[in-house]
Amino acid sequence: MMNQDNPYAMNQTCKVCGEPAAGFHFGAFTCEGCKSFFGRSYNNLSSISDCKNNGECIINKKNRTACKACRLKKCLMVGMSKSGSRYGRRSNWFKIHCLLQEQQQQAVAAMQAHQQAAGGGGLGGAGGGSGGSVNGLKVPPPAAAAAALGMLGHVPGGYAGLYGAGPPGRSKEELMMLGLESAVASGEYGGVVSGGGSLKHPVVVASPSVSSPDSHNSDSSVEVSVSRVNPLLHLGGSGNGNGNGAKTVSSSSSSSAEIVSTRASPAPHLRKDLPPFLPGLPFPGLASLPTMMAPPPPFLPPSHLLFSGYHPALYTHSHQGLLPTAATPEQQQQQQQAAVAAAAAVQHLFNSSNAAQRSNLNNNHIHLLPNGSKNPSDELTKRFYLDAVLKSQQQSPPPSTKLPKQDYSISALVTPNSESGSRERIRSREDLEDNEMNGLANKDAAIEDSEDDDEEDLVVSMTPPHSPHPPAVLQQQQQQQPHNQPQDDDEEDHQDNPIDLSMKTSASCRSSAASSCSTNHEKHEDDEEEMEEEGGGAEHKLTPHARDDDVDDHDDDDDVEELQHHQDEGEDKEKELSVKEELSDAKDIDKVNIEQSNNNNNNNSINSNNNNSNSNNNNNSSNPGDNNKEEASDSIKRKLDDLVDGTKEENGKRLRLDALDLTTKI
Amino acid sequence: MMNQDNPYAMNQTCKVCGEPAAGFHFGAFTCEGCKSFFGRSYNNLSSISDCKNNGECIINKKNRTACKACRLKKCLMVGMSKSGSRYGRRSNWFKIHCLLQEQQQQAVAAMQAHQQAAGGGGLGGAGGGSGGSVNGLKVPPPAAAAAALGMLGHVPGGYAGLYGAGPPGRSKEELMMLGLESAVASGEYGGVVSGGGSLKHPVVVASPSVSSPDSHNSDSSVEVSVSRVNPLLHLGGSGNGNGNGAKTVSSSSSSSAEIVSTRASPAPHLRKDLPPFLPGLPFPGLASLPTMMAPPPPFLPPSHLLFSGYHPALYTHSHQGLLPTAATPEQQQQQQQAAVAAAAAVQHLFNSSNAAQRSNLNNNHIHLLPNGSKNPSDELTKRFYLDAVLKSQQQSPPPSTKLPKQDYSISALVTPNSESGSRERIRSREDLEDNEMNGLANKDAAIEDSEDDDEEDLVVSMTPPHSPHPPAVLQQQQQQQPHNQPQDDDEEDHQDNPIDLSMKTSASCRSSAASSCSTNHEKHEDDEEEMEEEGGGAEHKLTPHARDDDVDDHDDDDDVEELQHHQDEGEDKEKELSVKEELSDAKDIDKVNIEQSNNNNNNNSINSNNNNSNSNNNNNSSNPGDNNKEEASDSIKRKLDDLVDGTKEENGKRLRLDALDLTTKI
DNA sequence: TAATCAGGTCACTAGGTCAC
DNA sequence: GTGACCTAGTGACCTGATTA
Ligand SMILES: [Zn+2]
Ligand SMILES: [Zn+2]
Ligand SMILES: [Zn+2]
Ligand SMILES: [Zn+2]
Repeated sequence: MMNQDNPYAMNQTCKVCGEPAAGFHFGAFTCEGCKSFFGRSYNNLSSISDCKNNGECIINKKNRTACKACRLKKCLMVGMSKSGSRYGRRSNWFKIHCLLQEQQQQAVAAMQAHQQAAGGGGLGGAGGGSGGSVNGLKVPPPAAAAAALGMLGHVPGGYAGLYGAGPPGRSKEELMMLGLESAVASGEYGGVVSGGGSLKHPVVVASPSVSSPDSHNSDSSVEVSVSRVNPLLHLGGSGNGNGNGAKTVSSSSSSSAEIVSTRASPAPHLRKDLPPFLPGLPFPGLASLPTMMAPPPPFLPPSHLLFSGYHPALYTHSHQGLLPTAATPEQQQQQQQAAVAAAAAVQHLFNSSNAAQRSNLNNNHIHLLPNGSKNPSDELTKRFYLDAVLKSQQQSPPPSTKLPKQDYSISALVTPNSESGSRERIRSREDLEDNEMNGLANKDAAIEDSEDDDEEDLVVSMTPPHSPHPPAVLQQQQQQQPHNQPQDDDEEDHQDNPIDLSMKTSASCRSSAASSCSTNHEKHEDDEEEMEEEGGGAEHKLTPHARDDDVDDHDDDDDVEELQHHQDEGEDKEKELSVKEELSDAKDIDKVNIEQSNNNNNNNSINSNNNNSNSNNNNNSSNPGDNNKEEASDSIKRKLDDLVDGTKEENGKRLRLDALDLTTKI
Repeated sequence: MMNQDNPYAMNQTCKVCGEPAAGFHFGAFTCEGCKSFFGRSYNNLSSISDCKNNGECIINKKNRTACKACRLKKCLMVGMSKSGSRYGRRSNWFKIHCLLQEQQQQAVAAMQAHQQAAGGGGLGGAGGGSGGSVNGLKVPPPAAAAAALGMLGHVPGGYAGLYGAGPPGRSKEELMMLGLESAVASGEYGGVVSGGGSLKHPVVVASPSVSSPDSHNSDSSVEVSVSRVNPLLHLGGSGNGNGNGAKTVSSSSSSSAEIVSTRASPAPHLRKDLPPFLPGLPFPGLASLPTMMAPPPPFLPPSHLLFSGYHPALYTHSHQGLLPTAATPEQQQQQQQAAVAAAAAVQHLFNSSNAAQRSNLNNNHIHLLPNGSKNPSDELTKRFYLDAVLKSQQQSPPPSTKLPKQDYSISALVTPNSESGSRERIRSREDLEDNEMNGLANKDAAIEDSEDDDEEDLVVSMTPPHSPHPPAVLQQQQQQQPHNQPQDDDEEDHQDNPIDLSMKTSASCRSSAASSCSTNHEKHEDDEEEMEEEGGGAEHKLTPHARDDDVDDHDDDDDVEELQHHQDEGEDKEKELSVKEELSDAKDIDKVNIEQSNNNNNNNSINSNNNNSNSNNNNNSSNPGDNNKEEASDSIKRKLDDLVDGTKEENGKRLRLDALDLTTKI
């Protein structure tokens, strides 16, 4: 369904609500509705009323319109950010990542079951394991690949968080805006969530898995988007209230409030688990990662495994905050702080937006990258990876080595963030990267460094797109897909063979390979999603994987990637490139922020207006709330329903029909 | 009558009372009164007094206010639930489906006469026959088309059931609330309830027919809502009492009581027939198709044929259930064929357009096709279907072949979904599909799995939007519609023609073509409904089917839908393309419709303005678009940002955006 | 050129209002 | 209490841009 439908979705499901994704929007795979919602809401926080359930609403298709606060939160958690967007085709890598992720997710899901408890740590292992089993790829088991991607390190939750959450580096800002942070934190989610598991599916967050591809970045980079939300999350806490209030003001306030509350809930998820810092971090997973990561070695390795790279946020955050520090606990704190800062920044944005400033900031950030010789390198790198992957797959041996790299120190990358603190950062991973790279160095460097290294390796692995064999998924696709050419395996092949990586492809992929693939995936996803919602998130480590980062990495997640990269870095270039992209993004971000600011204004106006008029209207937004009231009971009812649905839900779909479109119209 | 009135109703009648539906509310097509009633009652169960007639009151326009308990029960039976609501536009597919359904219904009606006894099986054949007569389409008789669509399998009732009943996955909750659960369970329905059948109309649920469009889902998928209530029902049982009681408490209780009784009725629908799977499947036809389809080539073809696609549910369901089972015989085949033809036709309409059009049309859309190799294939496929349809219609021969392709294999498509049971899946077909495929695995996997697979196949069929010639209806529309460009007739033309799918469109469609159609339909519907109420329902198994099964299953719904979708989806893409093209056209159409809309808009605006003025908004943006309004500011902001960024530029993207925006807005 | 997405447009519905 | 009417919001679809 979903996927297929949407060509561009690559079989992904909406990380937010679980519907079939229409594409990668604002840093995450989402459906049209969530895309629009996010776009609309980003600017009008004021329109969002507080959650009646303490921000604990689980978002799924059916109830996604029931609680805007939680929906938005979820959006942020999964890494959506204005900055995260990108245009144009996606690189094969990216696609591959997506595939892998899915696989991973699946695997993860499986794992989660096992792991759940485990939370972050185990992941890597599990991931691998699962991966293997799942895909059963030749080469390295797909799983492995997946694992490589992000999975490893990531915990499911983390995963989610990362990707989901972090994907794109959404901006903390955003999070902050929302107040999500907490949420984010929760996002962390998974961690917590899953851990907390209050929710249904630990997995839940699963979605994250989906998210994985962060790709925000352009293909090239896989960006990890480390930045991700996390930071925000942190921020969120503090930030929220403020931020929101600021701009939107009243409504905002409320919004803020809501958000906050929302967060809370989220937080709860996560939070619970998380302690302070981490705590801050939304994602437990992340947190965990970090935390886990914290330890020097552990850290990185995992990371890269994680692919974490992927998670810029984490990284970022970590970096910023943590890194500098030592990482560890403190780190975390730091991170948190950083995050906070970021959040604050974000909020600003929101609020304020300093926009200009920010913009500038960003710009700056970006600039950095540019240069980058890297770019080239990045690309090369990518190819290496890809090739490696291909080879590996074919050959099987993982390419870990390939990456030569460098390192670019993630730290650098990371560091930058802080800057961002700003929200901007987010914008892009790129920025981050740049920043990080540049800046960064600072903080995290240390920490990360070590990690990075690992990561790099990991990355390499990850990268792997190669996986010698395409990951199961890929393979499947390939197999199934007619399109594919014969693969050469090698690098080139990749391309060639190309499986159809086309995102959309539903056709191809779906149709052909995809289908199968998708199928599998989807299944997972769904499950996951559900899971996610519930909480599962954490585990999704996979996501992390993939996210591949590597692939994508570059870009995106750059951060993450970077981190990973660092090494890669050498890759940096590439990264840079990606970064650049990111930067671009960043701009966006800025803009975004700005927008927000603006929006807020607007919104306000609007709302106001509306309100005025309708008074009723006001309600509108609020309405929902109102409804809620009644609904309270209703809510209860809903909940029930949901539960029911839960199962049901699916129902979902129901009808959807829509889709089609026939367009009809004409 | 009914339908026409309400633009958004798409000729549907209120499933609860038989009046012309005002739109799809809370999971079913209902009139304003029933919508409001349900909304009010949902929260205040206490306000509902017990039925004096043991819950056996038959609800119709005249007496609908006489017994709240029975009215509410009926609402639940027809699948209304808070969770069942959907927002936004209906996908073209959906619209198409509606059209087809109508035709089918008509056909069905005819057939029923014949078949009645037959129940599910015969349909196909009959359908065709009737169809022909009804529309008298060139190509395949409309009826055929209808048949093709869902008819085949579907029985009228079934039809309803599918949609109606299952529609959206209402929520179990609701059911539960009502006490329906049982019903739900029955939902499962059919099975039980009917068995229990204490209730009134077995048929009752008839409404289902209406429901059909489930659309809940987003457009994309048609989701069939499989999930539907049923699941709930299950739950319900236990749940109900509790649940209901819980909230509403006293009243609830009573309500429950009533409800319960009610349930009985519903269940009957589906369930009965459906056994789990197939049985479940409402539509025999579909089932058949799928089944038939199943075979490789067939597969696709059918799908498109299906187009019936429309019913994803069917497909899905069938597949799952039925297909596996066996098709019957010929009928199925026939049906399929017919369906196919119909579908084709329809698609035609829509699509029709093939190529050229598409290309053009869509350009955008088209893109896909364009090249695509892969995609292309998909697209192609879709187009093929479409074209086929068109041709078929025109030519009559179904295009089965067309699809070359691929196949995308439905399976592929389909497969995926399962996922999760998730409700989500639905999202769309795709989602569903994916999910199913994947997900499924999980839950249902077992059960569903089989189904899923089937579904996929089915899906394919579904897709079909292609139907060569647009179904009668479509054609009509086209004809009537001025907008259309000259068609080329064939495919291309079709697109152009875009039929207006707009629900409301009453305007276009209705007014023109629609009317006729609608009229007919309505007629049918009315009849049917009545029938249903009385009891006829049982047979309607169809309903059950669909919904059923899949639906129910949790996800099912989704699944179902998905299933259908799947295919569709797959197709969708193409379809989309075509559609898009069409859409474009459609747009026009829409626009036309729009007028209507405008009205609305105007109103709104006005209102708004009045209110506050939103007007303000307008200002903002300048935006033309309403949306814009707010955004306007945003855009501005963005622009600013950009400026700021200056650097940003890089971002390009954004910039662009901005630029764009600016431009645009500006 | 193809793929892919931000954004905009507008069909369409939940919910609120208020005359009956 | 009912249901026609209105509006905010949702999301399907399209447009145009960006990137590979
Ligand atoms: Zn969504
Ligand atoms: Zn909430
Ligand atoms: Zn009614
Ligand atoms: Zn009664």
